[in-house]
Amino acid sequence: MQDALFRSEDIPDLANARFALVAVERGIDHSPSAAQGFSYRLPEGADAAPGDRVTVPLGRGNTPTNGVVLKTGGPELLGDFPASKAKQIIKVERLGIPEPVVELARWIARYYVCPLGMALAGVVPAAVKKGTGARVRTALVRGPVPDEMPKLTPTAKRAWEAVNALPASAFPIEPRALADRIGEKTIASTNRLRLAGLLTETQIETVSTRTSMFDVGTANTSGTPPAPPPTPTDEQAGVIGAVSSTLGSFAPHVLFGITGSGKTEVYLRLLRTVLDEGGSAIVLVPEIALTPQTGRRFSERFAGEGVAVLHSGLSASARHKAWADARSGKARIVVGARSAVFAPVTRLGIIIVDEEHDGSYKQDQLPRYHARDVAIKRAQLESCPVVLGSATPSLESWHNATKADAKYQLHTMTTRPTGATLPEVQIVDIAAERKLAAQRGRPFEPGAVGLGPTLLDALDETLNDGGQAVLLLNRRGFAACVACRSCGWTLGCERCDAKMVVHTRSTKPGQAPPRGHLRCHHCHAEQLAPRSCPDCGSSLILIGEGTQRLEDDLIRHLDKAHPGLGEHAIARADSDALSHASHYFALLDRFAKGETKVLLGTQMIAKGLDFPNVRLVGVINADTALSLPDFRASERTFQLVTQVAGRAGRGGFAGRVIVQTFSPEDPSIVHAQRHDFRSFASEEIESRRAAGLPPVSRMARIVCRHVDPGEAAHRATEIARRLRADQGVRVMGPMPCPLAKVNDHFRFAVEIVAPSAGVLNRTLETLRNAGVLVSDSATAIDPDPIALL
DNA sequence: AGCACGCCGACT
DNA sequence: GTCGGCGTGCTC
Repeated sequence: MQDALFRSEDIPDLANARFALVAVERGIDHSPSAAQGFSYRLPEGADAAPGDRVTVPLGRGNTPTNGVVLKTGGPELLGDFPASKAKQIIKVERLGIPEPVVELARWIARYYVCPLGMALAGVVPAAVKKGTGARVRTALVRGPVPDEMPKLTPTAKRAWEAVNALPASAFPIEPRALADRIGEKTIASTNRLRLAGLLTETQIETVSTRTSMFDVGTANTSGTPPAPPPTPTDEQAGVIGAVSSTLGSFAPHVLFGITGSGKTEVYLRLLRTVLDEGGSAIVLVPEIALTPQTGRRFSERFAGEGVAVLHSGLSASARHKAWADARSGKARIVVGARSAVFAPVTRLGIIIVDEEHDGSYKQDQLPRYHARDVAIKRAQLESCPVVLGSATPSLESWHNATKADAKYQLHTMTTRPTGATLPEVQIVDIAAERKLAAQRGRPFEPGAVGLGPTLLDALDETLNDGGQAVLLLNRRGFAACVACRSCGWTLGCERCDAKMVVHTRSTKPGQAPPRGHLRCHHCHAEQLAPRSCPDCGSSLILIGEGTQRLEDDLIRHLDKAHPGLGEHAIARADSDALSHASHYFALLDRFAKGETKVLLGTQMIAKGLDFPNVRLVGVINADTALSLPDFRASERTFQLVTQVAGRAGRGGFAGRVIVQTFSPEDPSIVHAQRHDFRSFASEEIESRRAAGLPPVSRMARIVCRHVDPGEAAHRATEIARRLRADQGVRVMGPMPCPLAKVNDHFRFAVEIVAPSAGVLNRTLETLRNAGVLVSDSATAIDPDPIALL
């Protein structure tokens, strides 16, 4: 007799049990054609749907592991796996990832060669997984309706009528909120209705957060009433009309609009239409461009209509709340960086990708997705238009919109609504500046470029006129490296194939020069600068310059030439100075008020800033990106110069831009000077075509890393050999990466070039199914790579 | 990512 | 003999 041996709960009724197929958050790579997950038994009475997040026991230790439900069903779900071996789910969180987003994760797992569980893990913000800010509260629901209406006092009766007048969607509701809705001062009457059995208590999970001054999505922090929306120009109206006509179906649009042409107004109008039709929307913005100013523009226009702004300064609970609000439909517009493309909104009406060329849309960890491309896929899955906006479109998007059989619609905006013209851009040859500086008795420091005489004169003039200036130097730290004055020795990082970068706190004039504090930008090792050359004992000099050195230089100049501008006259914006988003926001605030006259920084100041009094933009050294061993060096340089130039002359004052460069003839710089994107793009695409490079072809990059260089090379060689067996793709390498060693790991790359994304993907998939290609800590597979270091 | 299994050398 | 080195492979 079984009953004598087992208690009934030990033998679950497996024939009638329900099961769920779960993709676990582990690097378990099933081939994309296989089941993609493990089956677990659902606890008795528990329910689950695809997209729900679950905790399951995994492995011999039954480690509790997060996962996502892919499918539910009876024992037939298991295939030939014995039902008795299926473990039971520990916990189910309902209202998980919407089904189209699960589908999107499937596509990511396939296209970016990563385990489905990892793709799904990247879709849910960490704050949501941890459940930060979630609280279980008591709430009230109506009913159950009693057979006989209980006797009520006149006040309670009035309250009951008011409760009944509320829509069903208002419930469950917390007692305090219900009292407010029916116009009662206290919860006394709702208590009475509960005791009379007309209302019943239930438990709901809510997410709450303390609002802070940086929660730009929730309030108008400036206190001034929002200005009425401007009337669109003919150009803007044309784009709005063309994109609107594709609402309800999948349609990619490239919006090429010069800096200051009013792209944001186009976005706002399109969002208005989508909201009015009951839809929701996602707006993607590069992380650094998500300032309070940007957030405010969206939340003011749609005040009270649910805008969730996900900027980097948000607390974990605020992130969780934004996600929950989007999931529940309370927030219908989500504005955020890369990962906002996964926002759990339903009835998606449009996706907007602003500054679509921006490299920060590509995630450099698993899953290595590009948010712009994911946005296009999501738009396709949810049948809505997607707008890719930029003043300097990526050559990928431009090619897709201009090639012979273009599937993307191209829209162009060539004027600034304010009537302002694009600023005049002056190219200055650094070699000539150096001579001029020496003649003036203010020679360049060895190894540094600094502000040449032309830029310095323009800065003086701008400051004397009461204007503001933006100075771009795309390099962090004080100096690029330390070098020996006589034998040429330089200090490299012990663990990396890179120089130690000199950092310091900026010093006030008169103080002793700082002793260099050296840092490796790759492994973050730190050490103090040696006092002399270890090889020959000579003294050391600092080579190259970063934002800190430029800041020192500027402080000295302003003290002499423009005394009395105040302690905030100069502000430095780079990731060393701004460890938290709030610092960056405060800095921009001082710049907006005019307290700060000169804003200097890395590329984080090149995008999106809109300050009317900026009359001068200076590029200290336009060549920093140009010399990198990357086929996109020219494209990046053009984008950077054009974008930063666009910060000038946005108000009533004519803007002036001065670009210092060692290569004044380089096409990327000459075309940027003329604001001529079209010529730059067509020339660059032709040279890429000639070289067989993207966007004309598609590329994937595989990097093998290992402490033993021979082993790294061996693994890369094996992968390259297998790839070469596949006809139809061009395989390059293995070759040592430009950064051959990082953190004591040697790196070898194999590059694959295919005529189309389809061919590239089939090749990768074949090798993946054969078990040759696995994404793990030693092998990075990067389809559509954006950086080749 | 754990965690066990297993195939080698050193030692109670 | 057996304890334990970590290399390899599996996890419903």
